[in-house]
Amino acid sequence: MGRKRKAINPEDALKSNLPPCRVCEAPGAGFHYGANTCEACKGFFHRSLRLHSGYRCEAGNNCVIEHGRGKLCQLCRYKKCISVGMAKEAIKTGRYTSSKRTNDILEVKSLENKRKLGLLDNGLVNDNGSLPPTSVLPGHALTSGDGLSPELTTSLSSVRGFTSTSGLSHTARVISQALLNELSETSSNDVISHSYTPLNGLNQTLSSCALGSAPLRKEGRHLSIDLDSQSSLASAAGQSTSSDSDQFCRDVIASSSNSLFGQNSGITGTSRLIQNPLTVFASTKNTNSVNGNPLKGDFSAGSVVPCVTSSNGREIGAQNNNFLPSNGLPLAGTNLPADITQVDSQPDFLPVDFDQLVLDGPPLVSSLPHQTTAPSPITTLLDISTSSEFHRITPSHPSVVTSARLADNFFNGEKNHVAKDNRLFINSTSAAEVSPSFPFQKSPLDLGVNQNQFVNRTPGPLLSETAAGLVTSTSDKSNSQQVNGITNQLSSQISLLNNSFSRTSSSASPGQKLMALEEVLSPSSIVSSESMGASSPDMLMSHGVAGLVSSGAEQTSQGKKQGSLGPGSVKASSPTPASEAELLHAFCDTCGCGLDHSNIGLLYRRRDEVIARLAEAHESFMDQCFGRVAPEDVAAQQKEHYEQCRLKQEVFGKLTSLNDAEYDEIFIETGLDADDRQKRMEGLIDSMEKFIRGLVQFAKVIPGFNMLDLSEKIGLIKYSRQEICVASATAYFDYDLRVFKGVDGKWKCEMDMLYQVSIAPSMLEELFEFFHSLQNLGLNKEEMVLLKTIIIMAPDRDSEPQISALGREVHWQLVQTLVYLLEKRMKKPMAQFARIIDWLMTARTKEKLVREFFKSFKFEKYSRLGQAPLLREMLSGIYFDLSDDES
DNA sequence: ATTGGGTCAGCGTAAGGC
DNA sequence: GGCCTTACGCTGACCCAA
Ligand SMILES: [Zn+2]
Ligand SMILES: [Zn+2]
Repeated sequence: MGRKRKAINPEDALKSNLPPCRVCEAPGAGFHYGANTCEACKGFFHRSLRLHSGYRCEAGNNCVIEHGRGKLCQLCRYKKCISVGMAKEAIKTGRYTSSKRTNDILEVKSLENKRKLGLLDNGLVNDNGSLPPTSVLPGHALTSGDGLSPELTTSLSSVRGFTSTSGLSHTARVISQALLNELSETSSNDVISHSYTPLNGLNQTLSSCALGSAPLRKEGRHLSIDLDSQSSLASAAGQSTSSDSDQFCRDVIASSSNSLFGQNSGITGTSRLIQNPLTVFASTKNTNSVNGNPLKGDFSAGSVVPCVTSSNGREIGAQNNNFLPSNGLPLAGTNLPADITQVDSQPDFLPVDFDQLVLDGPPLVSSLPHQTTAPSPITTLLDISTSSEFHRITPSHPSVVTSARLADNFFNGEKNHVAKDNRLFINSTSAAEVSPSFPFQKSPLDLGVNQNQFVNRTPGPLLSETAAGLVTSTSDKSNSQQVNGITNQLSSQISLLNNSFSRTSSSASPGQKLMALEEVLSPSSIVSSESMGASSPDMLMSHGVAGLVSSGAEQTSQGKKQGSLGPGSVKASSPTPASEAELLHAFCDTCGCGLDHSNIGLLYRRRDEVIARLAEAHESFMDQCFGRVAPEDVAAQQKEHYEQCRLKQEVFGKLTSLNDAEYDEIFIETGLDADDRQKRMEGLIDSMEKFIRGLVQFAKVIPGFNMLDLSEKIGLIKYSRQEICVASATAYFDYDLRVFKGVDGKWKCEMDMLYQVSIAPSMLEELFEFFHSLQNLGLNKEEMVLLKTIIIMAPDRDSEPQISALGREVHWQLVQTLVYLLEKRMKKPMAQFARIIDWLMTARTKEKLVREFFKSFKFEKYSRLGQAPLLREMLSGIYFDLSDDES
C-alpha cells in the first residue's frame, strides 16, 4: 500500500471540477505531463522520468491500474501513463483554455450524473474480468442471458479481448459472402441479371435480386422496382429483400454489431461527455453498465448539464443569456433575440444564401460586388483561362481538327504542332474571350498538365500507324466468344427487363427518376422499348455489351438510326484505321458540339497509356489528400489508431457527440467551442477544398473531360465528389477495426465518428458496409482509378446540367477501358464487371446515406464556409439547400 | 492560475540480530 | 523458524517557485 492514501471521495472530485485520473481513476489533481492525473500518478510519472528501466511486470503486462488496488505494477502503470498521453514533452503550464475548462467541467458534471445513476459504482469488474459476487447495480441487465457480456467484460478488463467480437462479425461476413457467392452463381444462370448500358445510364439499369442491393423485388419472372422498400441495411453482400437467408444474414450481422457495441450501447444508452480533443472518450469505465441497461435513454435527457463555469469555477448562470457570441456564429434553433441575429452580420459566418450560388456563377455575388465578372472558384479550377495556355476561341472550324490528330498529339506531345497547323488555338489569358457556350473551353489537348511535359516527350508513331494493332489487341477470340455468349444472355435479359420496365413504369410516379418513363423510352436509351427485344440484337451488340470488349474491332455495325440519337450513334471503328478524311466528316449532328463522338474513342485507343496516365494523375492529385501511406504500413496504422481509441474507450467509456442544442446553448452562453467542433470543421473544410482541387486535377486528365462544356464539368465534379470521397476513403478502410481515413488524412474509427459527428450509429454501420462492399470487389489500383473516373463521368446522376452526349461517350470509353483492364486480370471479366456495376448501382441507392453523412458535419453551421468558396460552391444545392432534401 | 518538482511522513519489505 | 529492529525504497499528500 502506498501511504496516506486518500479514500476516494467523489464529492471532493466534483468540487474541484477536475476530471478523474486517466491512469488510475483517482480523483484528478489537474493536468500533468499531458494528461489529467491524480497527484499520485503525477508523482509516479515524475519519478519514472528519471528512471523507469527497472520496471518489471510480474504478471502478463496487463495489470489493472486502478486506484485503491494496493501496490500497482510499476511497468503497467508506466505504460498506462504513456498510453494516456503523458510525456515530458507534453508539459503545459499556465491557464486552462476556456475550451478545456468547459470540457472538464462538462465531464465532471456528466460523471456526477452517472454516479447518481449508480453507473460508476466500482466493482462491476474484478481482476479476473468476471462478475463480482455482488451485483452492484440494481436492475443491471448484465446476465449470462445476453451472452455478450462475458466478452465485453473480458475486453474491459484490459485483456486484448476483442477477438471474440470480431470473430462473430467475421462469421457474419463469411456467411454473407457465401450467400453472395451462391446467389451470384444462381444469377448467372438465371433470367435476371444485370444490364448496363452507359449510354442510357445506370438509372435504367436493373441489377439482379441476387447480386443487387437495389431495392428490387421478384414478381414471378418479372421485375419491378419497389422504390419504397429501401432496405435499411443492405449488407455488404447485398441480398434480396425477401429471402430468408437474407434475414438470417442480416440477423447475424446485427448480432455481431451488437456484440461489438453492446445492445443498445452507443445508440440509446450511452451518455455524452465532452472532453478535450486528446481524450475524446470519457466516462464510464464499464461499457457493461451501459449495455442493455434499463437506464438507457435516461441519459439523453438532462444527464449532461450544460453548466459552464467561468475560469475560477463559478457557474455562469442564465444571466449571461445576452452574451453575444464573439465570433458571431449563427446558431440555428436557438432563441437569440431577433435584433441580435441581425446585428450579427459578419458575412463569413452568416448562413449563405446558396440560391445565389449558381453552378458556374461567381460565389458570394452579393457580398463581392467587384467580382461579379470573376469566375467562380471551380470555374477557375476547371478553366484554363487563368493560365496562359492555348484556347480554342471559335467554333467556326471544328472540322479542321481531327480526332486522330488529337489522339496522336495526346500521346505524342505535338500539341503545339496542332495548334499552329490548325490555327484553332490562341494563347489567351482572358476568360472573357472564351465563349461559355462553346464546348471547348480549352484545347482538348490540354490535360491539365504542364504542357512542357508534352513538349519534352519524344514523339511516338502516329496513332494511325498503330491503331489497328491496338484496336484488335483488346479482344482475342476466346474473349469474343465468351462475350458473345454473355451478350446474348444479357440481350434476352435486358429484353425481359425492358418489358417489365414498360409495365411498371406506367404505374410509377413521374417523379421517380429511376423509373422515369421518358428516360426509359428516350431515343438514346439502349433499353428503349423499340430497340429492345430479340428483334434487334444487333443494336444491343453494337452499343451495349459487345462493345465492351471488342473495342469495335469486329463489331462494325453502325448503330441504327434511333431518331436524333447522340452517343447511340457511336460509329464503331472499322477494322482498318479510319483515315483522317473519314474522321473529318463524321461529326455528331445532334448535340451540336461539332465533335465526332466516335473519335473520342481515339483518345482511348492506347488504353494502357490512358490507364497509366490516369493512375499517375490519381496518385499525384487524389492520393495526396488522404495522406499517402505505404501499403505495408496501412494495417499497422489502422491497428494503432484502433488500439488507441479502444484503450481510451476502455478507460473512459463510450461517448456520443454533444448534440447541437447543447453545443449551441454552451456557445450562446459562453462563446466556447465546447467540443472543438468549430476547430475540427475548419480543418475539414481545408481538406475538403484540397480534395476537390485534387479531384478536379484528376478529372482533367480524363481524356475528353476537358472537351466538355464548362458547366457540365462543374456539374460532374460537384455531383461525383461524394462518391469519389467514399471510394477514396475505402482504400484505407479496415472492416474489422472499422477504421478508415478521412479527407483530412486522419485515421478515423467508429468511436471517433460517434463522438465527432452526430451520426446515427446505424447510419455509420451502413456506411461501413458500403465501404466494405466496395472493398469486396477486390479491385486493384488501376481498376479503382478507372472506377473513379467512371464515377466522375456517371451520366445518370441528377446533375445539373444533364450530361451531354460527349460526356456520355467519355463515360463509355472509360467503361470500356475498365473492362479492358478486367480482361487482363480476370478469367471472367464480365462477371466482375457486373459486380462493379452492381456496386455503382448500390452507390446510387446509398447516395442519400452518404449525403446525410456529409451533412452531419454541418459545415454550413459550424465552420467558416465563407472562407472556402470553392467548397461552398461544391456543396451548395446538395447539402444546404433545404428544397433539395428529396431527390 | 497552474503545474513541475521538491519534500518527507508513512508504508512495505528485505536483511540482520537474537 | 519465529520475532524484532533497522535500513531502504517507493509512495503520495503537500508545498511553493515559476
Ligand atoms: Zn492516478
Ligand atoms: Zn504489470
